[in-house]
Amino acid sequence: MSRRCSSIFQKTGSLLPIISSASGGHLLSGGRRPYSLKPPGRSSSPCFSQSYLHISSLLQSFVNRKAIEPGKQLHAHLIVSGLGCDAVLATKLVNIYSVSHSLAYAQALFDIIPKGNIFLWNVLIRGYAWDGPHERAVELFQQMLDSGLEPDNFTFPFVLKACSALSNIEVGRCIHDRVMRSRWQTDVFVGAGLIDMFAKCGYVSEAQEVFDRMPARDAVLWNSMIAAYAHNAYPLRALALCRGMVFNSFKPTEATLVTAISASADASALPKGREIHGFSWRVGFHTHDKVKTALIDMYAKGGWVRAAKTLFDQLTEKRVVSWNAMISGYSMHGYAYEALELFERMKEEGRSKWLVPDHITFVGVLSACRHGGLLELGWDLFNSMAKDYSITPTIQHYTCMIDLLGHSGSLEKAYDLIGKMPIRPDSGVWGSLLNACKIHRNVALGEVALQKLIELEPDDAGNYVILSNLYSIAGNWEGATRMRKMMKERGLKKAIACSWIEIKNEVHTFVVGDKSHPRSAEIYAELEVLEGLVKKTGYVAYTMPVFHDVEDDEKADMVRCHSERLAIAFGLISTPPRTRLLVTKNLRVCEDCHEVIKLVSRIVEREIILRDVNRYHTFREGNCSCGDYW
DNA sequence: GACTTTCCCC
Repeated sequence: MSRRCSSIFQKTGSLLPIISSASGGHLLSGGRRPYSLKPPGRSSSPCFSQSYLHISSLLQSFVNRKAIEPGKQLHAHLIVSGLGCDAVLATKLVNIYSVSHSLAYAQALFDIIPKGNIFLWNVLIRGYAWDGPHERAVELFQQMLDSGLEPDNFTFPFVLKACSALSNIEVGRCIHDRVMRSRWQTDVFVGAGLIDMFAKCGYVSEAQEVFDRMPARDAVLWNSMIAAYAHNAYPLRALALCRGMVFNSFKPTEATLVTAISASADASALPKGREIHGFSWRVGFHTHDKVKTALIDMYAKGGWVRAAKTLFDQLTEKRVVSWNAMISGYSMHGYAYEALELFERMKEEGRSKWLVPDHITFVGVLSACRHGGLLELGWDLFNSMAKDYSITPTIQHYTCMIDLLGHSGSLEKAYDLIGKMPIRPDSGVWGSLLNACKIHRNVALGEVALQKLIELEPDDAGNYVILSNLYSIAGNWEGATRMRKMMKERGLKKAIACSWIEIKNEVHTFVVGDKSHPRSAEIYAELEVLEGLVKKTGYVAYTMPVFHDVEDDEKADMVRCHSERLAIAFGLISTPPRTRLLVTKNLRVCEDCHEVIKLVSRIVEREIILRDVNRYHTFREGNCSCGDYW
């Protein structure tokens, strides 16, 4: 059968117009209604009936194998034989097109066949939920309701996935209501879909309500709820839920571990992550590449790049995700050379394995260039994305480039690039420009950037502070005062800076001038000692009376008790000599602290890793891995 | 007939 098809239809690339224009209807013998072709001959010719069944099962095998080309050939054959619109066969064809990401074909065929079957709708909704445009999935769902069909336990998960992708809570809520009125409210697939939808829209408590209401749960449902917390910045609740899962006699799955590990990476709650790493050995998941990839990310984010690399080398199969995790791991630490070298290796090793860098790989390498100040290489990579890999740059890639150009002092070029962007620039883009303006003291462009930022996020105090500082640095006190006044009028307060450090499985948090820690007296004594030693090196504190963008230090002497210094001092007095310290800060590190920490690293002979909002700084022997470029 | 969760970027 298939051989005969292929001999008749060697080239089926132009099938689409045939489907959509005539659908083969004109090929049917005159007068017969195209849709009335029941599985023909079931009663008439046994031979025909047999071949009909054969075609049907052949189509099913194409679905399973996602065999689009044979599917197209058979479709063409069916059109010629007058079976192009047979409801059963056409539904299978729509399914083939849908699973093989050829939605244009699926839609064209869908449009001309009878639509009484829920399966047919589901398959097409699934196609749009997977490949987009996601709005189409929602539209189809609506059309389906309008046509009088009731959604089933497959329809809901599909359309909910589309809502998740769109972060469309309004539609999500409507669907939720409909589920509650249907008999599928206790279905675990529908439940998991609802949890995921609420979580991706940012409504964790509603996700939790869905979870609580489920009369019977399965592992996937638990995993969905764990992921809901993990993705909404509640890593500790995610981890607590993992324990709850085990407590309720559910065996953790690979997804449980992967989610839990990535939750630990976000909290930089490395001790928890290490526990889970140990746990993965006990349950036998440590050999799984996905678990390893999550661990690579976790260790890299926790400052243990070498541990991450060891795991990376152990992978049985390096997928794009694994390469990406390691490349970004290097990049965020400022190891631009290692990141780029790995990228070269990825391209080389990938050649024989169908492994191609994706848009995230490019975010990784471009931010490596950004942290390393490699302007020319950055441009080359940016240009090669579209040219050699057919990847359309996203806002993230543009942000990297604007940051890179801005940092290097090419402010006008950065501004030009913003103007040329085919995507609407967001606050990240303008924020990068504003920051670059501050570094290079460009007041005029800084004002432009702030104006845009105010339009986009009027309530973000940080932007006003940066411009205020820029004014101060440029000696424009009037401008600085105006910014402060503007903030006051709008009731905006700067974010409170805080830093935290983990000592012996416990996380200690400090804010500026913090005296609440039980060992506060010792911490301040240590700071004083350090200050004396730092001064001996000839260092003079940076006491320019600026309205600091990172902490509330209107009094210059407040700089000495910035949160990161308190955390470091505490780390020094609570750990044995030469122990590496890892401090995390919620904002950017200030110039003065950066300078002082470099000196401290030499004086106390310690490696100090400071993770700020943007990147990692590894201070060692008086230097920082960022090369003072951040 | 098919479906829900997980790792890489922001």
